[in-house]
Amino acid sequence: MAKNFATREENYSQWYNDIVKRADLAENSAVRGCMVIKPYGYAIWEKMHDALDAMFKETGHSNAYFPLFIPKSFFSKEASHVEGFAKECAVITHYRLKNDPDGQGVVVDPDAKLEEELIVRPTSETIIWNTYKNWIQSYRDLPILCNQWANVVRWEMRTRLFLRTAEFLWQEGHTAHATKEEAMEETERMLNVYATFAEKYMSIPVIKGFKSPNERFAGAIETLCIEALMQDGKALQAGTSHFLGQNFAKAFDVQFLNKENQLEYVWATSWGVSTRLIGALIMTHSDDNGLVLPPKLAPIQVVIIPIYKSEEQRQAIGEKVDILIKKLKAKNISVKYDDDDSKRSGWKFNEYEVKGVPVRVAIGPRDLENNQAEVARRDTLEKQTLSFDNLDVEIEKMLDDIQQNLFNKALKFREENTRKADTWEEFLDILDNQGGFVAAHWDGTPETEEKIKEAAKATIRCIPFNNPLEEGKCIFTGKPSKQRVLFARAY
RNA sequence: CGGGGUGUAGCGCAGUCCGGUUAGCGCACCUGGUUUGGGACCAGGGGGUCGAAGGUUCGAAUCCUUUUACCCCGACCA
Repeated sequence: MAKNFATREENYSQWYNDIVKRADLAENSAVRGCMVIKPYGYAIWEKMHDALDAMFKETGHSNAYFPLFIPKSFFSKEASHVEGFAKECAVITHYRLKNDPDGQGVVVDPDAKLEEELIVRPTSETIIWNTYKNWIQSYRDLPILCNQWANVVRWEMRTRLFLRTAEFLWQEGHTAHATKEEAMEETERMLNVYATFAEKYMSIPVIKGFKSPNERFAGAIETLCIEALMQDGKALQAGTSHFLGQNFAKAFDVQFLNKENQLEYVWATSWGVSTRLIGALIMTHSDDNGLVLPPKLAPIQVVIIPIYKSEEQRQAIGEKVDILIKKLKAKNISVKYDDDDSKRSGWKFNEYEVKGVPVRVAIGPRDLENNQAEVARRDTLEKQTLSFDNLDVEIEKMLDDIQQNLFNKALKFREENTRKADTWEEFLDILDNQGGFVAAHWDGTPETEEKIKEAAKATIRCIPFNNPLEEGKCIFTGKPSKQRVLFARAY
């Protein structure tokens, strides 16, 4: 947990940007609102990609790829969907440039206007359901369980690296089912995949729940989500899984013949997570020394730094280290030996700390003599001297321990920052002075939710699964309520 | 789109109010040397149309006009 984060809230975004920059993860690009993901940042995304992709395949999904461009007419077939995304779409109107007849450079060729504008996908439901229509005739064609790894564009007014960029990378799963029950099971299954990924790989505890109608995905009947709490006390939606009912099937006329030879509309789900998860990773674990990565997502899990004065020492260390590297690799631990002579060891210590490498091993002449090494862990910044002989075993244990420790710390933080509020004053006081999740009664109406959002800048993050029922009064209207819901200010 | 702020070397900044030597500092970079267990030190060196355009002036980074880009805070949103 970042030290003194409470007093730093107003410049938390500065702190965040600083981590992104110092750890060399990403930078703003020449195109407003778009982000350049640098090699180290992308390496983290690749780790996420690989882990998620494996989980998708385990649950029976296949990858496919659909077009970047969506004809405008497709996009407007589902009314609430278009309403949700219309305000942030990039639109292609022309397909050709020409030399500027009046000067230098190029201009859009007015003769090359498209008959129908194309939308750069903000999400792919429409183009995919237009495609599924051709894939589905019979119940035997179902289910379709596809995922695509892609970029999407949402023309946001204000952007932040990883958390909200005009273009971002994500995966979007789109499934088609013969029955409502099956689709609902799928929606829940994939939310569980996300929750498992967040907790086991990212070491981020998440709350699984239902979105309120206001926060639901445009076009969904039900949106399930995982919500995480960041170190500055704001919530972050880390992933969503939508039960789309038959909305898109009806909009795109996707029907199948069931066993009784009757036509039925297909049931749908969609689910996605994005590069935003990297933002979650940063804001959950990092400290004032820089990024902190959970071992399972660290591109480099162990860095080995030699400390030497002479070339002989350097060689001797190199030979010793080779043994360790082989052992670690045999355990599938990614290890980097940094014997770059142009950097001093102290510089390297800082460099890898800022980049969040979980375990650092330093070996110098002193260690060679005693058959030992200095091992430092990033999460606690503790250093200890260990025997060289079973160092690989110790490191393996330490990596597991770091993975678990990060989760425990984040869970403790979330628990300490989840509070109940029974009055409006209490509600505001917690939001203003402490942050975090606030469990409070709500009368269940979208109108009240909207008013609370306006008055307190807080939204209902979710209605947790298995939420205990409890009689109470809405903190805003005083009307009766059957359960508390989780509010927070959010990213 | 509203409210603030900033554009000066690769990066971070000072200088601008009150115009005046050859535009400066830290980091980074290059050369040589000494160093190397937590971002080394010394010496020397390279790198700038001061965001852009126009104006005022003997003289503009500095004053005036216009313009543009980016950042932060809102509205929008994963």
